[in-house]
Amino acid sequence: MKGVIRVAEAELGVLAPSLLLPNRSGPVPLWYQIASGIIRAIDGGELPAGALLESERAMCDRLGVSRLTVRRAIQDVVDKGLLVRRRGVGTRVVRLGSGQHNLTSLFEELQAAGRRPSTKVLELRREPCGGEVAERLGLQEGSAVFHIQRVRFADGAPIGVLHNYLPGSVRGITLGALETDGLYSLMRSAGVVPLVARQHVGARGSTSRESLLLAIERGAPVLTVDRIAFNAAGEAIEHGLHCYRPDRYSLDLPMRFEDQTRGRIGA
Amino acid sequence: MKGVIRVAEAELGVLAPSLLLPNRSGPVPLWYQIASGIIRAIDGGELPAGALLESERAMCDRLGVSRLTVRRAIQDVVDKGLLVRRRGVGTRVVRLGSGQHNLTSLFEELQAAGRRPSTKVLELRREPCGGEVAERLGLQEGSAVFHIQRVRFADGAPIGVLHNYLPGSVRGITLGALETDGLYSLMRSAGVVPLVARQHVGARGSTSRESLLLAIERGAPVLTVDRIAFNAAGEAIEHGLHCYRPDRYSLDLPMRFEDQTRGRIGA
DNA sequence: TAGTGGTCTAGACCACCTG
DNA sequence: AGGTGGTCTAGACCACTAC
Repeated sequence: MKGVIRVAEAELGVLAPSLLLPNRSGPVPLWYQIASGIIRAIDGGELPAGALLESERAMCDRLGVSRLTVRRAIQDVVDKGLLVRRRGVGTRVVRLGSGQHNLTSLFEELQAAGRRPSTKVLELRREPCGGEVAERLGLQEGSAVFHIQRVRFADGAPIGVLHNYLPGSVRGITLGALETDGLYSLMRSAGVVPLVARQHVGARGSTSRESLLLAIERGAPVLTVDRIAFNAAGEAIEHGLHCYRPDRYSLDLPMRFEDQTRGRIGA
Repeated sequence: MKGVIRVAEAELGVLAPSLLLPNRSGPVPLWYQIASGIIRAIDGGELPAGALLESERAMCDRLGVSRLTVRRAIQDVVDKGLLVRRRGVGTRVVRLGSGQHNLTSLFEELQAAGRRPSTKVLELRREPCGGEVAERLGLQEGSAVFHIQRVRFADGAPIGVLHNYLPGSVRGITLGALETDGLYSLMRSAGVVPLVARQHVGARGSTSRESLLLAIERGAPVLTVDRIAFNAAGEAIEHGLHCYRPDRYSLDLPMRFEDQTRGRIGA
């Protein structure tokens, strides 16, 4: 019986999701509206696992946009790991197992599944920075940095311990603001705009302080994220050192395999 | 003195990297050749930290390619976390601290820094799959799967324990082949082409078997990667369950911050 | 052979930032 | 005002896959 289902899925015909026609007056890019529509169609079951999407040219005609716009939209969904494309074949919806959650945003998965997020600020002060932090931020050792330490909760249960360091001082970052808004949102409000970040993900045993805050045994494994964010001037504007309880937090990272056409880089 | 250096860096003029003119006859896309040239210029110091790149239009004229091609090339480097772009401002090289390594590919960092990688195959056989693996691969429990267990070394020191499961059978995957080539390269040779993958990264304590293989204490923290790869039909074709010694292996994941223009998705 | 996605062009208008 | 990146168009040719 289940074998039959597999065959039936494999022979799903071409499907054209009922994408709402894009709104050209607003500030939202066409490709983004189309990508959102495709994701909605997948999440809502209109595009079931294994379905063959209509061709790019067909979608262009139907929506009245250029092919590049459609391609950018589809590319966005491919990068999220929901679609698969192959030249000469077409575009299909990935067949996720039953247990998989379809779409998890990288850092906001606390809000998902109705888990109520909250934040407790443990520390918020200017201090001279140590050598490690100075090197990461491109400062001299001992320069003044803003140091923030928070604990993140979901439904009252501790998820992670977050340390953040900002060079100099940033207005508008107060204890109360940090307990309702995200750090990046506050930084943006203060005119400090993060554009790209370099991140390292690893693991280690918890320190005794962390074990107390996270309610785990000392030395129990934690997932670590080490991040440096940069502004438009290319300067490091934030350094994050976070650790998470691995039973309550993990990272989702979709991946595209490189094309094999470019084995050799042209002279 | 160092303050002076900072100012000098901030006032670096526009720089045009000496990109080799692209080769249009080969199979390598123009945008890929240009992106490689930019990365080479950054790694080689020709584009120092904080340098302002020439404008997209200037680069178009200089290289004789269209603007979209240049944009795609630059986008690629931005996605690797080496450049920062902002409308009305320009494109700059990120200022990495002295200790940072400039560029690390996600899974091949074993080769970097002259560390000699090797692989030992512990298991390679067909077996009926358990419920967990069946669910991930979209199979019925008990279906035959190819199970591969390997240990990865760098300079003779164990790095990680890798379990992989392939549905059915795949020709050409032998013990000898696995010790010299990567699994994905062998799969591709057998006509099984991975296109996208969903991955989960987490942490846990090592099992007793893992602790023996990795030469760590039992229960010591390991970094885990749980992956499912998909082919053009949208079918799961591989499931990986890996764990790594966190002192010898970590993941690098550059990140772009979302534009804030698209807060609301157009109706 | 017909259809697919992958690449590329030569324009255009816009929002944004700096002078 | 002039320059920057962000978006979009309407074409074109190519490589690949299936039939």
